[in-house]
Amino acid sequence: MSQTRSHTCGELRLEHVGQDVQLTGWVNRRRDLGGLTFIDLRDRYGIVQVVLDPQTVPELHAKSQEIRSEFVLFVKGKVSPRPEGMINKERVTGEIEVHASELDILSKAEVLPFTIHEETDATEALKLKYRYLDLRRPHLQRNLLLRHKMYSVIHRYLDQKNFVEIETPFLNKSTPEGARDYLVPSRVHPGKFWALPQSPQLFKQLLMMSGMDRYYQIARCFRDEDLRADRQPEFTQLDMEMSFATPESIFKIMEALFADIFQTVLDVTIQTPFPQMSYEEAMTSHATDKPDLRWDMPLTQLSQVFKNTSFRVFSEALSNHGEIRGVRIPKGESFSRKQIDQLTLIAKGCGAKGVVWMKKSQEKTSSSIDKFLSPDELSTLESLLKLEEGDLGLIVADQPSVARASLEALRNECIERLELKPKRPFAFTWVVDFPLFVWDDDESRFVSVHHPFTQPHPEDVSKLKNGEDLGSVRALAYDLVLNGYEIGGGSIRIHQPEIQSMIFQTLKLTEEDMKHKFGFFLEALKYGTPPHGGIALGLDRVAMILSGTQAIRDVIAFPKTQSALDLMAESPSTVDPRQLDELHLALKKPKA
RNA sequence: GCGGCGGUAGUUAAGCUGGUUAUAACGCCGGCCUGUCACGCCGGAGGCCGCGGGUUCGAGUCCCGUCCGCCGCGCCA
Repeated sequence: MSQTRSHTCGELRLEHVGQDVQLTGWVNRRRDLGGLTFIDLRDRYGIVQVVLDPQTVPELHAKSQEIRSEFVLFVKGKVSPRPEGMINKERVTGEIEVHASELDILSKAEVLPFTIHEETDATEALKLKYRYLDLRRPHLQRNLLLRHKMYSVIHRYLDQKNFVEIETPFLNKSTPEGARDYLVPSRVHPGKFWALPQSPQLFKQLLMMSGMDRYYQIARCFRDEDLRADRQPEFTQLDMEMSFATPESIFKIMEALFADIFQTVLDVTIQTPFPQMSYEEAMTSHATDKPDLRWDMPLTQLSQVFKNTSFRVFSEALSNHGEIRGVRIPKGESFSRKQIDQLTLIAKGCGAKGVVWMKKSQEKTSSSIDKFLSPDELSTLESLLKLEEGDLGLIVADQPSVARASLEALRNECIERLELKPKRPFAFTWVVDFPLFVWDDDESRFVSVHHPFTQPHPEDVSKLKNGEDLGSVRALAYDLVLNGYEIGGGSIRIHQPEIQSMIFQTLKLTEEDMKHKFGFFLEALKYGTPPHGGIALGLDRVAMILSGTQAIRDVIAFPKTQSALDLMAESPSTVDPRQLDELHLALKKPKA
């Protein structure tokens, strides 16, 4: 008789009563009452209670004395209803239990470094060292499952839309533009290196030139930059590209894809189409190109109002290249003087020198700077902040980065204190009309905001031709933002060699230089390139938001730490000198 | 590269301005217990106070360095 399972630990219900079942799983807990022993058997489907009764199965009960947490067991037994009053309503299998008639220990376990059940409070480092144990916890299993569901929707949906899944190489040519590459030395070609892809950008465009028309890939990408809570050095993106695409056609496909994902994975219906916001508006109203629109609490730009103000704090901030911004706190009027002082401390923690407040109550609007501002200034302020009765306005004047960080901290604190419910749990927005170039002081030239293959906005091509006001040239580029996270970005690409040359000239990149870096690609452009465009979605971040977690680690099976280490495998590691030799590499002597 | 916070039994934490034998909870081990489900009760074991230096009669505690974790800045076309 083979010890295979007939059921999983999560599926037994009252309807199975009377059946003989075979179960396998881990010991979640053993409760030994002396004369009677209970074992909670766990697998990824759930937990079921197994009963060992010395009256009926004395030898099994004796054997069970040896059982400890996380042993792997095989149990054969009969499903029985639980006695009156013994039903566990917390558990879906709580109305039944399995009375064991056979029991085998398939595998023993040493005492674990931390417990699997409940929300274990082991430190991050310990959990990462024993990631395989952490992954036994239902919480992480749920996240991985949810991620899997998202993938299956993507494959199904894009297949229906005629997209073709095509793999592109991991070993690529290094392009020093943009993020740092992970390099792989070539053994057969001394002194030469491969680079792991930062994204399959050029390949997907080449596939359009090949006539594949609609491409997608769930692609692993690598960037050798420092990590954040939402950033890993290797990450997964849904990479896609379409021939004859317009931004609108891409938006439509993405919106329907997200509607499908949220419906299937979370059973949540999201509103489409997504709202759009220009880059300029995002920066003015929200001080960021990835605004969190779950609350209607923008970080409004107020500098204009105070151009000629006599209030020294504001005028000095402005003359020091600072800015004045404010945020509306709904229902914030109830804050006491003391509470506002506490908020001020938070802003000071972010580097702000102070916080100006403004309250709108039934009778009047008052502020901490009534006597310094003209009635005109005060009423403009009130209307720009869109203060409603009962609201509080908080204003910070400082360097842009300080003003933004302070107000963001204030807003988050107030959301928490006032328990402000989000207007919408999932706030998508397209950010459009990004600038094509940004001035780089270090290199004293314009550099691409997105990448040098981005199509300029048709209305701005003349500026490009005349080389005037290049900072204001817009790109046909867009980001998809969800709840303050940039979850995707893309563009319409250049398909005309003349425009491509013009861009290179503007970027002060010589044809020769470009030939060396992207020669094959520029050549390909010449042989009949369809207009095309695409987008890449950061699937780890999407999975993170779907899971309701703030850490990207929680949706990746084997993540790296913030210093890009794998604590479990202890990598990266040193290698055998012979390996280095084969690769024609020598290590630098460490500095003394 | 930089800033903030943290590192003390297996685990999570407490340990105030330096001073007897470094606490607690959970876990672990042993005993008792037939309806538990975070079982209960009794008893016990368990410490390189991250690592290396220094100050001091004396350091978990103060100083310097270093490693690791988390959060952020720079960086991430």
